[in-house]
Amino acid sequence: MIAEKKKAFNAFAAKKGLRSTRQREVILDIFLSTHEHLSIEELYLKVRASNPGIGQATVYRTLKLFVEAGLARELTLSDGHTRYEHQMAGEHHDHLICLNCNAIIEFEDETIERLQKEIAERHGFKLVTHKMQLCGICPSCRKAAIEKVS
Amino acid sequence: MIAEKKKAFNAFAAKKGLRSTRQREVILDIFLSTHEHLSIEELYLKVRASNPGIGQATVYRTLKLFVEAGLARELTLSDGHTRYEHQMAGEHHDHLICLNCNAIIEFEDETIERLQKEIAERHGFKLVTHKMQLCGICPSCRKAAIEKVS
DNA sequence: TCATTATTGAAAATGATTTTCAAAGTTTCT
DNA sequence: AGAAACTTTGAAAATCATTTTCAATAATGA
Repeated sequence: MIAEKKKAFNAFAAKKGLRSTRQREVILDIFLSTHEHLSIEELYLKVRASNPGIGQATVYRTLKLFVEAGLARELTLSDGHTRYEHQMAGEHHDHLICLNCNAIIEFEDETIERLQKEIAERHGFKLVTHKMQLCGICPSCRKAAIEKVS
Repeated sequence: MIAEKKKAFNAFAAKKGLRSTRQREVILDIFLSTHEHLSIEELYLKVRASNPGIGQATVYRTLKLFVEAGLARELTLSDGHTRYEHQMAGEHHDHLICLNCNAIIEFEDETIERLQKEIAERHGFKLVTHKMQLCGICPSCRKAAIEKVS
């Protein structure tokens, strides 16, 4: 799966006439090796740990490329830190976010997707994408809150 | 409806021990007199047009108060400009956004709301709120695109 | 009115992201 | 391989929305 994505990025790079550099390889490897929703800051720290020479600007630039290439998706939470998550062609998921501890859980729901498409069509829109975040309190924060009270 | 909202804000202000100032009244009047999804910048310009003395910081501060009071809702699009829209207690709507001209259309869908609640419950979350944006191409931009081709 | 406390405007600070620019690296052409 | 042509990079500076600071001003309650 990782090899697939690397190939996808290389294909994208070739089509765009991008050059292949050590920095981009390192950042791609590290990005693909994670399965969390990492912020640029976190990603940059991980990158710097093994490759002290690589600068933030490069990490910013490279992640934008990943998005363009369809490997990554930007996730804008309200904490002011843009996060990046893996994105596979065609696939698609939404998020359940804990307002207390910021835990992020992914989910998919076909019925909602279908309804969204219908709503768009009803308004004459051609649906391209969507963002859906359900915000609430996760099980462990609920439990903690209950314990605090009793 | 406007009078209602003013009353709601005054009640909130009283409960919070906020003082009533000319600035807040002006900003509330102007906010309530619009029905678009205005950015702070736009709102500030409108405010300044009739009341040149009022500063941006005050507009920022006051809109946060409106959100806290439940009169307004923050809408974060990807253009980096926070927008504010009217919010009535209990009511709730989502957005259909044109990726081309940034037009915003509001909609509600009970079925989706119910499904969202179910999804949250299935994961043990207590659902507090949600954000849903359907992004696509609006009817007039679609038409324009077709005309351009032919 | 006076004392207390909140609010304001202007300017400075913040902080994430982007841009600039000279140096270094990659690719292409011969 | 060598050289021209063009990209990419890192560091620092710039940007830009938003927040904070702070001294001055205004609202409130006694």
